[in-house]
Amino acid sequence: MNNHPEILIIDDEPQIRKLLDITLHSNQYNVREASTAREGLIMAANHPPELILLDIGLPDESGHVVLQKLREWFTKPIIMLSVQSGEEDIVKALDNGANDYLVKPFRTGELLARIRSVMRSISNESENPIITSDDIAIDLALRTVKKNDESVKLTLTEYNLLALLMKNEGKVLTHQFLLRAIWGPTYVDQSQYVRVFIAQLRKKIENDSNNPSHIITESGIGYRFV
Amino acid sequence: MNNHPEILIIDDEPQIRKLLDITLHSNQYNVREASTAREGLIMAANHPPELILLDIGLPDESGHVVLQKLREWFTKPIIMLSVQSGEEDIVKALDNGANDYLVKPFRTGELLARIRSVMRSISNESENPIITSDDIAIDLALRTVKKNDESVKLTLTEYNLLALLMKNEGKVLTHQFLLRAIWGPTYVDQSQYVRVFIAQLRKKIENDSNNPSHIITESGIGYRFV
DNA sequence: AATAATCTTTACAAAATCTTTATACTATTT
DNA sequence: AAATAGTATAAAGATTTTGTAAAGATTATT
Repeated sequence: MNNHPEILIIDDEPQIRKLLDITLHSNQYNVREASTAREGLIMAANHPPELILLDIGLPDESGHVVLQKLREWFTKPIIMLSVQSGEEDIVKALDNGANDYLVKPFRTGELLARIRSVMRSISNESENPIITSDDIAIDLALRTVKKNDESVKLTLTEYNLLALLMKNEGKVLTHQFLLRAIWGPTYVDQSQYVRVFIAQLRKKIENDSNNPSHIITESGIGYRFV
Repeated sequence: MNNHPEILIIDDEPQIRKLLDITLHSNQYNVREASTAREGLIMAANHPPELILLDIGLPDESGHVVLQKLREWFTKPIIMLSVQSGEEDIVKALDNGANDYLVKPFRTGELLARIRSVMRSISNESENPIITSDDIAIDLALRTVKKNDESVKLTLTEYNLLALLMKNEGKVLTHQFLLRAIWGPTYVDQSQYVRVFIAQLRKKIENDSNNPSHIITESGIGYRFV
């Protein structure tokens, strides 16, 4: 178990995937790989990553189309990779919601820097990546959670759920929203997942989980962190 | 003047500034220009723009240093421009908080696309539509209701009903309208539902529910929020 | 390959909410 | 003023939603 951020690579060239796999792994990212547009879309939907590296020249469908389909629901960063350095391609990708565009062959140091930059700008809390609420504190950069200064061990899914709730403190997040963001759009009717993980989170961070003071149930709607 | 987003250019080359000025102006941006690090920092501080285009090769001080100084307080996007295409420069800039890095000479179309991309990812400013009426306030984004700054817990249907009434403050909403909007078109003859929930709402938000001051009955017609 | 950790699924209990009923009250009309 | 129509409210009953434990399945770690 580790809860490093997960990156999905959608690229058909095995040697590029290999290179990215090694580079990203050695920089504390978990990596998943897809070699076709179809496979990439399925993997993203079933297990949304923190960031997607998307090649434009895919065998079954253009990366531009994949980008558009992803952007119907996927809000986290997408960086395009392509051998095409034509302005038209770049402008199109950026205007369709890509966060950055790198021309192959790229330098791995630059890729890593652009990944960091784009992740930082999304979770915009560039100044303060720590959200504190009463006795609970979450460090979005280190991906750690503390309760009364004692570190709390959370699983990846528990962490993702808590982070999402705390980033939206005070706001009701619907079951649908939580499911789509954490499990992917194909899970939107699995409300039971949310219940199970909310219960586990409460056991770990609430003082009295029968009478929660942080994670509040809004019956018929969802949950709210206060 | 106008309310187009303002971009500050910090670059010592007059011909680049001229090019950027024309390009940006014709794309609905307001432009301010500085030709030195010193001037740029002063202009940014006196009149913070929506975005900064920052050259690395400035005469008085390196753009890297300017970037670091800006990032002590400036949270909006900064795009670096440079003739340097070395990886070290790019990584350094991105890790110091630049949102993007473009190598000169750049194509104006790509620059504009990157400006749009970077502004999009930053500007998720959530506007909170809050409706206030005397001692009652409803926050439609957070889905919360407060009475004299104390939060009031409402059920799903109670909340929907109150939100609808408050969105139409002063207007009489008929039973039919309320039933159709909240319960659906098949419930339009269940006026009793409305009465039950209006009574519950009054208990929760009126000071004297026997003498309601917010939810007013219009006998034979419906209800009105004042 | 074995073990541990985590996620998914199932089943049921508990709580919250909604619907219905009954009855008292108020406003409007005759 | 009496009759009628419309309204208010509590409370019981029905339904939906939520909480929890635990078994089974999958995935990661050793």
